[in-house]
Amino acid sequence: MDILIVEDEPKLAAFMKEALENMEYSVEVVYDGFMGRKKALTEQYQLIVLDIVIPYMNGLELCKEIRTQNSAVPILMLTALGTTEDKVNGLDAGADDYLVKPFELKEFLARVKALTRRVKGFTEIHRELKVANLTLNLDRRLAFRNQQSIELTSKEFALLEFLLRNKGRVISRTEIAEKVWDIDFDTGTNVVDVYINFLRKKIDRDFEPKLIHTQIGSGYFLDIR
Amino acid sequence: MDILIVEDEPKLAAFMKEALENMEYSVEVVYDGFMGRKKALTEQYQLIVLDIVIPYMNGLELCKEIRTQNSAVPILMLTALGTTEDKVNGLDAGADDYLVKPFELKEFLARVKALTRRVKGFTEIHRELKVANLTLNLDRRLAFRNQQSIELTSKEFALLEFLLRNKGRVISRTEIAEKVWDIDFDTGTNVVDVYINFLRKKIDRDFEPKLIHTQIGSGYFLDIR
DNA sequence: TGTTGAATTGAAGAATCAATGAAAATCCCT
DNA sequence: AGGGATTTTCATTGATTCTTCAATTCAACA
Repeated sequence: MDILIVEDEPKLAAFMKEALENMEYSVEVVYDGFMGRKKALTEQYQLIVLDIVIPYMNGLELCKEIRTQNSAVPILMLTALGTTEDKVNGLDAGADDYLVKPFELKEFLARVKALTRRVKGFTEIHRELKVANLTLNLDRRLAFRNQQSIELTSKEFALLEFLLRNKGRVISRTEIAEKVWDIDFDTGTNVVDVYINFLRKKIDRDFEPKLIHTQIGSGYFLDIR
Repeated sequence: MDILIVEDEPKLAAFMKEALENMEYSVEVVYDGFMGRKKALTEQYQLIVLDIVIPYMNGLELCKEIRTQNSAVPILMLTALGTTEDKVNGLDAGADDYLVKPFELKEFLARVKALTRRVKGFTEIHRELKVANLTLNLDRRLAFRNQQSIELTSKEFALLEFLLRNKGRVISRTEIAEKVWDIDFDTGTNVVDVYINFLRKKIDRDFEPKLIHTQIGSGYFLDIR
């Protein structure tokens, strides 16, 4: 469970980080809006804790931006302001929950727990496919190996999605050609081989464990083996 | 695929039922908490659609009760309330997804599909053939003797599959040549013998009981003997 | 026990299959 | 229309698998 904290007060940030790490979350902290944006848009988290008042950028703006990138990651907003209006603004911007500083650790942890349980419960299952440390985010057409994002072209994405939905099963070139390329009869092409090769370069070459395997004479399959 | 709907508004219930039946689901509707509990706990469903506000009982309570009965059936919660807090409550109670009324049919169906796909993924039988402690996994094209996996080339796999599908029956070389190699007349080849030998080395040599047997003058058969 | 046909086995060449670099064709966005 | 990204084709190389053939072992039976 990876959590990103965007918070410019070092003491508070460290406090939250430690508390969360005691609960077995892995936590990354950044201290300003630029780094926050970069991290939030390129890496994958189960939760983002976002202070409204941060250097270089407004937390609300960042929140909106994350949402327009179509990411469904839960966002917990933090701020010193506490009026109803601010609350509404935060939730309007796409936040899932809102916490007013100063807050009690207990409440903070309870909310984090609720939001991450939700992720586990359905967001994850609905919107991504996983095998080992490989995750395919179906919303963003982005793959992840561990936390590192990997961009895919649309054919690469379609092929990887198909392999993931059939993980553990050997699939013939013919079936792949039919389901992913709509090639219904034998054209003597080897696109499938070539694209398997492309995918391997992107998601297997630099990582372990290898996930794409060849079954000589039969086809390919994706699994931990 | 059986779905249970617990919803007290007859019109909405009928609407959902019809839509789901058009998608080849079989649907049962009950209109209050007592019937819902009875059905949910005694019958087996692939999905339960559960309104929070129902007669005699709170949907959240029913949801929790289903979960404490240790049932892993996916639950889709319905409600008119839509704040984050209610959402969290629903998910805390053990729901897998949450839909706020009024909703669009399209979204409802999408979520149902996603939740039942998940079940299908778990339930889906992996196809295999077995004799004694030999298992042939047809999805992974892998043989097992006890728990130990044994890799096969595609001809070996085809031959073993054929033997397994005809276990206990003596099969002539001619028939094997026809069915596995598409050799329709006598070519004087002894590939069949050679491949029987390959298979023996892989699945019989180091294991007991022996499964591939020769019927001198007639052919081969596979069985415990 | 020796003979004979049948079955097993090792070895090696032939055939098939897969990986990959590079180039050509196509798509897509301005 | 231009130019970069993407998709597809093609040819080469290396590896695996398949098949054949001959030598050897085995089983049945006189």
